[in-house]
Amino acid sequence: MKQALHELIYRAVETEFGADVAKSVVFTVEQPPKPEMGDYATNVAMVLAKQLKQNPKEVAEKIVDSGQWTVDSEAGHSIAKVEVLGGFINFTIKPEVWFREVLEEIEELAVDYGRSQVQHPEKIMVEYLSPNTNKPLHLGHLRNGVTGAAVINALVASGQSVMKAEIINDRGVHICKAMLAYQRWGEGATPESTGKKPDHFFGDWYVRFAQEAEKDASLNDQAQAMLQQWEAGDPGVRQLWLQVRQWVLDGWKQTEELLGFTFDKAYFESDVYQLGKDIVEAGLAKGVFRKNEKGNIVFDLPQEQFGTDEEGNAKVITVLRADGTSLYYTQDLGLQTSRVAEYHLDRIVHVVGSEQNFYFQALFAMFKALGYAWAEKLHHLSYAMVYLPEGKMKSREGTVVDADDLISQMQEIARTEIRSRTGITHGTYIGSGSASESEIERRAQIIALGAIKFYMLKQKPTTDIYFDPKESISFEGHTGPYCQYAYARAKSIVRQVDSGQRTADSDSINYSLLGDTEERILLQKLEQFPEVVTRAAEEYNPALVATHVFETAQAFNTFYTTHPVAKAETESLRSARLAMVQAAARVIHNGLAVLGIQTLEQM
RNA sequence: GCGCCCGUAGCUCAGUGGAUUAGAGUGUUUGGCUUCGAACCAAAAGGUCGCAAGUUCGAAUCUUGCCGGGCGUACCA
Repeated sequence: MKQALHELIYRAVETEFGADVAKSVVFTVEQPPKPEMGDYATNVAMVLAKQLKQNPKEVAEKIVDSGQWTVDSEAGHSIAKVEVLGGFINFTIKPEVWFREVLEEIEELAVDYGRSQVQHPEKIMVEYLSPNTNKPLHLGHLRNGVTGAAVINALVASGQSVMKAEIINDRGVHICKAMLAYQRWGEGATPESTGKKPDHFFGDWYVRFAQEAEKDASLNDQAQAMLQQWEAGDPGVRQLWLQVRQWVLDGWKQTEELLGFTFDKAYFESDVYQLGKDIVEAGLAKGVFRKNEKGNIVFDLPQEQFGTDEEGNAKVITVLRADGTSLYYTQDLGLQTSRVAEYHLDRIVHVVGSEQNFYFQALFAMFKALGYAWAEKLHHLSYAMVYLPEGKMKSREGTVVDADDLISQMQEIARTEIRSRTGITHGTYIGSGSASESEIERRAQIIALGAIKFYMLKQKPTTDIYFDPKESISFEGHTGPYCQYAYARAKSIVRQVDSGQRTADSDSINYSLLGDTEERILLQKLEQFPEVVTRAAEEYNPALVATHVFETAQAFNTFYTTHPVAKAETESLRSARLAMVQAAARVIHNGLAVLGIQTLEQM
């Protein structure tokens, strides 16, 4: 419809102002802010007025008077009203055309509504989560994982080909610290013998190390010594290292499965940290890098992008130490180039916290300087910090919110909430009153995860989140459960209608019975969904989808409280409204799916 | 010092491809469960869009300067 209108407007401009003007004007067709203004609005007169230096209102009237709206075309026939308001031209579409078009498309595409095709799909690697193997996942990982997973879903839905990767930081002194503490005081205990979740089991030794090191500073040196043994390939250290790494990986796996985080490829730093030296050498030969007075190989950051240091010189980054040992830059220079070569990637997206903005900008600048064509396509999806009341989270200091703990706390609250609703006697509520214990548990889990994920995704990634553990994540208002509830209500209505007389099939639905304000608002939301998903993928911003799903749920709630469905006055009205209900359920479901949130038929 | 991000209602945030009267949630006040499930709906109150200039017929949105907060600032990961 939007496309058809766009063409009609174009032709109107063409007849009124000539082909050259029409070609040069870039205008949009969008929904107006208030439903009573119409179903679509175009800013074409505004844009033209600026170009022609004329009054927008007069330009708008000229376009409207050109009479293109009655021409013999499908779009022309579907327009009920054209009017000028402000500088905008507003269109009202005949409901039997508009509602049919949107509702039938949703019905037909079902789970695929919201997916788009793209002319030339790109192969994109998205790297996300990327934790350290010395501790369990915490709130920060949750934001990372939930954001990464949602962006992946949006990219896939918008027609791209995505490869999911994580890089596991399994080497370094922090891991040796935890290993040392375990060796020292562990007395051979295992996750099995203690009954602890294995990543928590090992993470506790990391905390223990920090406590002991306060009293005995020499432990830090011992940890360094252990790292050297690891580097040298000491069999005892390596064996222990493999054991504890497996514990942590097994523990994460449980959490990741619960959250729906999956990966096509896992990179271990222990495997890749030696990469990149050849790239550095080649860069040195090309003059992109240079050797400084200490013998380090360095890169001068372009001043126009990075500014200067205190003395007004270009900022300098070391990419390889004089003794030939690697840095993170070395590793990434190697890892990214080998990934692109191996999988023929068009793009790599790194989901990493904003504290590493500088790092990635510098890294990308190096790839550009080295002349890689794909350097322009690298993207750092930077998300802001999660803060607690006492400030930034620090694992060492124990000021973290553990992911598993948070999930089980929320699940407990959800469980209590479900049980508290069993006493409802009015209406036809058939919720948890008849649900088994395992069913209650399943629902509590889906609701808890929905609440947590939506909470993380409702703000754009660049906004900091301040999380107060004393206040639980809400289930009311702008939340995941609100959207899940709207879906469950929709499904409940569908069940009510189905249990009565069979309704007419979609061919015989009389769409002209629809068109009230509440219905138009809802229909707009349903129609916009696919482009919202596309835009979320383009901008790497899942919050756009979260906002849209919420607004759809809101519009649906308003619709069904004002428009009885099962109890509609006539059979045909019931069928028409039921089509709205089913389409709304579809869009809410598909939207939540992009966010990685499941729906429930009953709550 | 330099780079990036942020500053919108009491609180948490949308809106930042200029465009119709700046929106939502929450909190406060009020109304609604014998009528498809109250995790809901309806209504009220609540805003110098950090400040100041500029561009524009028109700026929360673009430009510049300033103020306040955060993150970072090679030879850590």
